[in-house]
Amino acid sequence: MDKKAKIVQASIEVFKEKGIEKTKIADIAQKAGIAHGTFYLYFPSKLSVMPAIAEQIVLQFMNKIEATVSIEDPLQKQLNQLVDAIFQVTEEFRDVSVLIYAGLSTTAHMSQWETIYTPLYDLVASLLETNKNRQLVRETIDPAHTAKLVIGLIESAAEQVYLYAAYNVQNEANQKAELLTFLEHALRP
Amino acid sequence: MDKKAKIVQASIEVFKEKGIEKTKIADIAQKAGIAHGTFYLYFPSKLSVMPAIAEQIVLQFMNKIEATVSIEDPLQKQLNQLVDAIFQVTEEFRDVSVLIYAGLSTTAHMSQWETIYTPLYDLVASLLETNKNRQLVRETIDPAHTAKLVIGLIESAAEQVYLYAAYNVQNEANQKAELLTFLEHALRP
Amino acid sequence: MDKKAKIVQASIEVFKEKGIEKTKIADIAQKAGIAHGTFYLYFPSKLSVMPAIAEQIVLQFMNKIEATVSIEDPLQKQLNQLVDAIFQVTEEFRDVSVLIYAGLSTTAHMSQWETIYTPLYDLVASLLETNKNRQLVRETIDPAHTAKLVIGLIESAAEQVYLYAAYNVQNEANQKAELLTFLEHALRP
Amino acid sequence: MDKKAKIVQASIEVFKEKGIEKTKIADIAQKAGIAHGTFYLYFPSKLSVMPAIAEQIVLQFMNKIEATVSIEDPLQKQLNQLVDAIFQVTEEFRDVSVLIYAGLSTTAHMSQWETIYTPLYDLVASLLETNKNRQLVRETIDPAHTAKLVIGLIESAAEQVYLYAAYNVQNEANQKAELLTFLEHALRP
DNA sequence: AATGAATGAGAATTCATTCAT
DNA sequence: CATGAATGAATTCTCATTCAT
Repeated sequence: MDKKAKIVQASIEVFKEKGIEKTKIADIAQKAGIAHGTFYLYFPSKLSVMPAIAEQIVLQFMNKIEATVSIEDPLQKQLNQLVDAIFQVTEEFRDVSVLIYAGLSTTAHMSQWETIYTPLYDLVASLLETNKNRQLVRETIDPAHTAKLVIGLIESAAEQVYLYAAYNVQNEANQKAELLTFLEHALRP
Repeated sequence: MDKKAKIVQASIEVFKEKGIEKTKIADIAQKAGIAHGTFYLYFPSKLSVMPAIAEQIVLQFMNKIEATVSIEDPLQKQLNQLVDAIFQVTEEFRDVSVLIYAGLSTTAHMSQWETIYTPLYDLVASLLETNKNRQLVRETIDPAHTAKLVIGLIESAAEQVYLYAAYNVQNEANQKAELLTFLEHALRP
Repeated sequence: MDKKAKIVQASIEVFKEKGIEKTKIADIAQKAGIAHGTFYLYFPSKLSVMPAIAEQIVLQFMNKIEATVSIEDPLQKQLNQLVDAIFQVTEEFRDVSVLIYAGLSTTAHMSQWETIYTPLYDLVASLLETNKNRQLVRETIDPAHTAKLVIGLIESAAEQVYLYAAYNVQNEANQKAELLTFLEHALRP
Repeated sequence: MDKKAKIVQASIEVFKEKGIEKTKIADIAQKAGIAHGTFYLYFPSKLSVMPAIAEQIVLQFMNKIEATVSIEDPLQKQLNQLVDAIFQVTEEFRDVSVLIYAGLSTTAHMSQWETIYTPLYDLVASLLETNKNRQLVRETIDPAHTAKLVIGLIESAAEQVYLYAAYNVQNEANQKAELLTFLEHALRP
């Protein structure tokens, strides 16, 4: 792992532990096993690491989706797998994912958000497109826009389960079931 | 307006202007027309104002929804008004709303999120319930869970339009239209 | 107990608990059961309470000495009782007595020290005087100066035992025994 | 001189000038010719410099004693020189020495006191031991305990002269004379 | 490229003190 | 006399950033 990757990894860990506000460059450097000054050779500031972290998370989303969602399956199963993928990654990165919003929002990095999410949007849009061609989803959808709605919907549902409320197995199951029905009705022809 | 409310109001304004990171307690105090020290009589830190701000925003959501959404209207119109309400408030608070995530996430305030949103969830759940009784939405929905999904969906769509991408009128219109269709299909019987 | 006495008492307790540096006027006021502002009706500052506290301690010394030292006893017994008296009070006020030095020294109250100790010096000087007249102590002593030496010697010995070292029963006994022999040799004819 | 020593030296000077209470970290840093922040690389707080200062003073005591007290001299002369040494150093550090009590007492540094004084106690104990072997002091003394008594006695006498009362040449001479006679009687065979 | 001691601007926070009630 | 909310001057302390090695 090169130093840049080490820094990104260390940042994720320290942000998880302490939160962004309380994290010092020194903490990141120490966790990464480098000197303070070295940090600046790779990133100009604490928050500038955020986009790299966000990319990591989006990459995780994509890997998981590509690994589990099969275009050959019936719509319901695909949606099930898509939801599972996003729920799993959100759970894994529960501590950082919200920080990402913070990190990107408190600076001028806001615009990078769209760029970072684009590959994920594209991936889901293409899934929708294919399903649309196979007439598994209604003809009236616009894959690009609907992809964003679908991802936003699933992410927010996952965040409600894993971040904003005390975790509860039953609640997770109910929320997921309701979400799936909701999605199916929204998309099916 | 008592001093606590004044501080909350001033915080919203200053956060909008400068962002959280750049905001000094001194700025808030000045805007609120009080001395630095007085701030600490009401809040222990900058971030501890966040939950109060979040409550304000949720209150705005509720006021707007109650003012515009009429249970007497057909579903499509109700959804249209609900979406408009949430889009409008999100736009108005575009600069603070994401910062709220930051503020609530960096501290131990996470759990307050659910509490703060509860009245809004309840309001929308009750709307769904009534429509369900009138058979305007499908019988299979669970109003409580679906309310969360609906709010999460609309909020995330609004954030995508107003926060994460360069604002674009056409895009806003398309996203809204697609969102409405999506919602109608998801909810209708 | 009037309010002034209450404040002095409260100050002693708070200084014991927190030390001078960390004690706020607010702490003293709270412990005394009065409002912040009321403190200022009786004392102009935190440190100005010090002389009153010092007077308290000196009063304790005098009471104990007067209660236990009998001029009728042989010198050895008198010294024994004098040492015990000073050791006891020093132990009781172990936490404040050093703070007194601090409190009196950090301000312009230094000169009050002599005044506060004068009655104690006088008391011991008069003891020495009487013993000198009875030829129990050597004729060459000057009661006034020797009183100061005696008190300084016993106090410093007591402080070494109770304040500056980990307390140890055996050590206390040895130090006292050595001190008594030392004093006897220094004073006897 | 390394930076730590520079800070200790600067602290002594500034404390002498202004007293502890009125001394700002900034003052010490400036006198030491370093930046504010650098201070914190060496000491966590203003008071934590105290033990290092106390060590300095004890070192001065020892240097002065070793330079002036000759074991070859008769007891009276040795005591004279010992008293002079301690009086001189106490006078020189009159403004800091009492502050040291304050500094060490307000914190958890109390126990360090014994450690810091140990070399001085040992030095005087060894002087007593030698004199005892030469039968210049009475056989019944315990050098270790008596060393503490002797130092405590001389120090307190010096403090009475230089710190707690208005300085007065005649008084100083009388006190010293009385002290010497007192010591001789206490120690001689 | 890497280091980490030194810097010092800048902010948070405290708390003695006031004064209208 | 007593109160305690409000004040804001004053200081501590932090930590991003630099730069000589």
